[in-house]
This record gives sequence, C-alpha cells and structure tokens, in this order.
Amino acid sequence: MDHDKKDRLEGAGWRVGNAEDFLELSPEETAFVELKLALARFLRNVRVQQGWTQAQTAKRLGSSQSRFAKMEAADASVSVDLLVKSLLGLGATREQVGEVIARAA
Amino acid sequence: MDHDKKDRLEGAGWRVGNAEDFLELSPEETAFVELKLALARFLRNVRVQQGWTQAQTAKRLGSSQSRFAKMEAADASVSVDLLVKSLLGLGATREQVGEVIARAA
DNA sequence: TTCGACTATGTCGGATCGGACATATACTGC
DNA sequence: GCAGTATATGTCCGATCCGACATAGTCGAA
Repeated sequence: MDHDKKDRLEGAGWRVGNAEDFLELSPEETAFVELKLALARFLRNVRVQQGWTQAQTAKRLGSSQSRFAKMEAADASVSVDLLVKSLLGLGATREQVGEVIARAA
Repeated sequence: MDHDKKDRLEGAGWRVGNAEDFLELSPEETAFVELKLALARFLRNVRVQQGWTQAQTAKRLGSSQSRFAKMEAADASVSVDLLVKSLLGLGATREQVGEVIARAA
C-alpha cells in the first residue's frame, strides 16, 4: 500500500496494519501464516503459469475445485501438508518449496 | 553404508536401497517424506543443541513427550504442520525452516 | 442483459491428526 | 544385578482436515 492511500484511510478513522497487529498473533503464529500464504501464492503461480483452471488442476491432484480454491486462498481449513503435497504433485521440487518458504514475502 | 557391508547383505539375498525403492514410492511421495525427515532431524538438532530433554521441550510447546518423540521420528501420525509449528515455537525462523527443506539431505 | 466459464464460499460425513496415558526399551551410575 | 532418567511405541478419543456437493459471485463475449 502506498503512503497516500494509507494516509487517506487512517485519516478516515481506519487503522492500517498487518494480520499480526489486527489479530494480535504471536511472532511464531505470524511466521506460520506467512509461510502458508507464501505456499498458497506459489501454488497459484504454478497453476497460472501452466494456463490451467482450478478444476483441471484439482482433478490432476485427485481433489476438487472448491478445495483447490481454498488452497490458493490459504484457507484455515487447509494444512501445510496439503499445500506441499499439491506443489510436489504439480512438479515443484523440494528445493523450490524450501526457497519459497525461506524467501517469499 | 560401506560397500563391504552392502555386498555381504546382497550376497545373503538382501536388496539394499532407499525407502523409495523398497516401498515403491512415487517421486513426489519420496520428496515429501524426505522433507518430513529433514524437518524432524532439524527439530532434534535444535533440542539437543539447547541441552533439553524431549519432555522439557514438549512441555514448552504444550505437547507431550510421546508426541515429541514421534515428531523427531517423523512418525506417520505427525504432520508437517506440527513439525513447522514446533520449530517456530522453539525459536527457529521461517528462513531456517525453508533452508532445511530446500537443502537438507 | 443473458450466457458460459471460472472462481469463491458454506457445509457435511468420513478420514486423519494430536495430546494424553500406559508401557516398553535404552542407557548410565551404583 | 537394580534404580533412575531418557527415549520409543501402542492406543484412545476429541479435534481438525479433506473431498465432495451445492451455490454464490465475477468477468467477458455475443
């Protein structure tokens, strides 16, 4: 978010921050959700890169469109296990998964 | 395993290989178990490095000695979620977790 | 605007996971 | 040997997860 928008929102009575501030997460909880978000974004990248729909990709993985949508949304009902297994199932390597976890915003 | 021992075993009718060969895992299944094993080893390293027992460490994490033993053993009943949460709970960073996943044998 | 393709969200039943307890095994000093 | 400490293994049941279905929302083309 740019400073202009942030200032406008805060001027209007909003507080602008991240999930940690808003939900008062502990540092390790924050790290965990960031890790999940990074994997979810990577999963979407992989799919879009290949020009696939959620339904196609889900079928490939033996899952459903709705669950795959939740994976990409890093829904609370989605485990890191599922994200990692899905990425590996789509051809990502262990090295790539690790890199994404280590370095993604 | 050294070649001598391998030869002796194979001479006696054993096949010597890795989990992938023995259980006939697919490449992504193999990558997944290796990833879990890497996290489990790292968890043990962190604990031993601090000079803690399993019981002490488990208590810190709000878990039990028996479950922590299974974490370190990468037991089938242990999820990657639990391993990652435990590592973060013991002070490991997201970057370290990613590195371990990407680079550990 | 209506249609069609794609994505998002809510829910449910069966499957898996996790803390806890009991118990077994391993190792060390006596 | 035995006792004490640490780790490993088996099991149970409540909690969470996952595929599936239904349905709602989004977007672009005709």
